[in-house]
Amino acid sequence: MAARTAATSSGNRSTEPLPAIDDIRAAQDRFIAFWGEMGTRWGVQRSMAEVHALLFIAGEPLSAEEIMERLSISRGSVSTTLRQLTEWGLVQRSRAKDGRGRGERREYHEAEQDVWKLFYTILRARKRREFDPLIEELGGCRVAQKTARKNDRQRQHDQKIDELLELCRFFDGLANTISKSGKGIERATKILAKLLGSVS
Amino acid sequence: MAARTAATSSGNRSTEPLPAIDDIRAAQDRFIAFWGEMGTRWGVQRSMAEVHALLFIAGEPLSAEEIMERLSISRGSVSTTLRQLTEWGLVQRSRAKDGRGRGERREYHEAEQDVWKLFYTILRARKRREFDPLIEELGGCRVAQKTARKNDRQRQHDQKIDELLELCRFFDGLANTISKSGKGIERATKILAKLLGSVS
DNA sequence: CCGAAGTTTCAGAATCCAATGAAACTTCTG
DNA sequence: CAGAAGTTTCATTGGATTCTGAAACTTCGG
Repeated sequence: MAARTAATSSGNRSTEPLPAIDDIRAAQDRFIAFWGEMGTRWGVQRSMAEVHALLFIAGEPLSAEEIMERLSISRGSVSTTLRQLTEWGLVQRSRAKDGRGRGERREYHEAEQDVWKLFYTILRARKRREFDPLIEELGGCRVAQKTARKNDRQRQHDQKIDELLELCRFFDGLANTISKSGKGIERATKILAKLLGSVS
Repeated sequence: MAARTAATSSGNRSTEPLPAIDDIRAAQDRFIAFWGEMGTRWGVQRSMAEVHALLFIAGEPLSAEEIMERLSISRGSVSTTLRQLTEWGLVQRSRAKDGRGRGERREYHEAEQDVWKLFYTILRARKRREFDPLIEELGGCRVAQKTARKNDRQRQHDQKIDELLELCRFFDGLANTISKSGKGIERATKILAKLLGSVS
């Protein structure tokens, strides 16, 4: 929305004939809207997803103000959102960039561009939020200690909880293994795929 | 809440000394509350997660009314929720059960008890909702056809989209492979884990 | 075919959650 | 060190979403 002269946020200084800046903006907008929509389904606030989408697709550092105007969301939102994205490791502050920002002290924000890192970061964040609590709290849903004497119904109950716990622990271990395989997530996962192909 | 004589919903007919029915109810309540809480983080309505939790942990078919009273949620909620759970394949209608329900035509609802199936069903549902759209719509976020002539910025843009698409397709393929390995999800995943262990 | 028991629907109420934006705060430049 | 530019915070607002519950509908036994 916030219609602005397209050139401002591109930093193009007669680099190209800039015939199709609007095409790019349109495509960016589509991507931003789509990513924002997906965000809501992924349990991420729309505005946060949008800011990330913008930074990712722009591929260059932007200031809070530029983000604010481009997405027409409030200062507060942008600030909160940027902090969170930074905490997640998806966005980095990057002072000065390109020709601009000489005398400025404005802070710029730049999104991780490696899609594998992006994917992995998201996965880790979701695991922390949606999975780890399972392991942490499920135990408290048992009737009694493992060793205690129980009647049939109690045993049944605890068995179900234990089955869930076992399942969770298994996937937790799997996730940890993958995450420990360092930068080789991609490699590991591809090997994994190959293996699966041969199993089926 | 909705305090009711504990015996009613258990169908126990002098089977056991029933000394600790309340313990079980308490544990069930903990589990239900917890599962409901997790549900909200998983993008599932609290009441839906609670109904599922109850049916799962109870391990026996319950009628809509029993669910309603036990969880003290409204008729409408229970109905909607059961329908959805049934669509997802997590709950089955099961007419009559045990000694009761002879002359009745009340419908009973029973939750899938196999935790692996449970897990897999959830995963599939989430994939449909959170992942498949990515592959479907991401292409529309490109600037132009792959073959079209582009300037640098356009090429950059489309390359990012394509990288995302590739990543998504990869995981989609992975998921499909796993899902096609029939009932052997558990087996496949465990093999996979072993493999990863040896890779790291 | 009638009455009873159960289920579903849907408009409105209540709740929850994210976005706003002005004010407070921080940090840099001159 | 003062002033300016930028960033963060937080009470309030607004929007969206879920839950309710009475009424309509369906199905079964007699």
